Amino acid sequence: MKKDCKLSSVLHVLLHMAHSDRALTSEELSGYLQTNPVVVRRTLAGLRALGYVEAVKGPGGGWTLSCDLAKVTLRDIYDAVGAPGVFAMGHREENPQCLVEQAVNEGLDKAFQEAEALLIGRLSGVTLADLSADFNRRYQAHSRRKTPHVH
Amino acid sequence: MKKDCKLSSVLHVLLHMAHSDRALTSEELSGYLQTNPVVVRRTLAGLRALGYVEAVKGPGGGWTLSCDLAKVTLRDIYDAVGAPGVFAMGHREENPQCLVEQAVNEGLDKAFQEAEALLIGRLSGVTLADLSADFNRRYQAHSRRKTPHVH
DNA sequence: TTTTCATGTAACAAACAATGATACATATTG
DNA sequence: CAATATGTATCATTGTTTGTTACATGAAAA
Repeated sequence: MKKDCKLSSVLHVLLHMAHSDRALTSEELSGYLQTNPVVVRRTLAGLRALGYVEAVKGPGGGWTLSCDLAKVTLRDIYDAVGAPGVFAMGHREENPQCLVEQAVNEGLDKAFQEAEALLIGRLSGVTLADLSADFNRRYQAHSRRKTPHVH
Repeated sequence: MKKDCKLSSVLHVLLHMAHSDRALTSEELSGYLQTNPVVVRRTLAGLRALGYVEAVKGPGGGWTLSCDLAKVTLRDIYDAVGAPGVFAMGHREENPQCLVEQAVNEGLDKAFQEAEALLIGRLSGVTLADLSADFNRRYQAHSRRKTPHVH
């Protein structure tokens, strides 16, 4: 798997949950992500704390959605996974004494802040329901050609 | 130092070179970045290959700029340092079989691509000369208040 | 020409972060 | 009480980045 795909991974399992009529175990979800059940629990722990998903223990237990897909945006999930730094590159220092570095930081900051704002804005405009609908379209197009096969 | 600050680091040393009337050694430059001379050479090697800087060996040698500050943009330098992935997060897979993941990827891609395009556009609009001018303003404002002190 | 200073680069070490794995406690079902 | 599943701490593994050492090369100056 590639680096730092938490947002992508979380969305992935959320959609799987959205299209399941029963709770899915960490074991099953980890299969979708080709990872480890514990990693799934760790990753979803934050979303649970925020009320986006629920986990129930014991036989028949597992993870289910507990939010309205139409009301949750990608930005919400982005925040929920810890709003990791958007950019791969950053500053050397936040408040440098060196005037040269101050000039560099200011020059870069403008560009990066604008780009981040745009990104957040776009993420705010897409709901989980949108993704779900997109999946449905793909699924139907796919079924027409071949035998259904999600994974 | 923070992670992946190559762009920031490179701009920093380029500006120092711009405001120096002699060649600066890797040793000196590494002092500005609080790092190791070898790291500086490694980092600047790419810029040298592209003709933005020159290095001369031997006594009195070191690094000098060999480009027109007004004609080189931050985007050029960004490309020169390897155009690293802009974003800290990415996809799990580029061409997933899983329809759910396809839907997720498409949803995220739009937002990320737009943000990247904006960022590149902004970087293209700022030249090294702009940064240099910004430094000069800071330097003069600073001199008015205190005794000059760059580092 | 020999010494000195500087880059060029390979090879290796250290530090760090992300991920994976193990172990065990807890809760729930039947 | 047995089976199943999450919760979580702890430790191992992996990979990337950064730092270090070592040595070759080239240029200037004595």
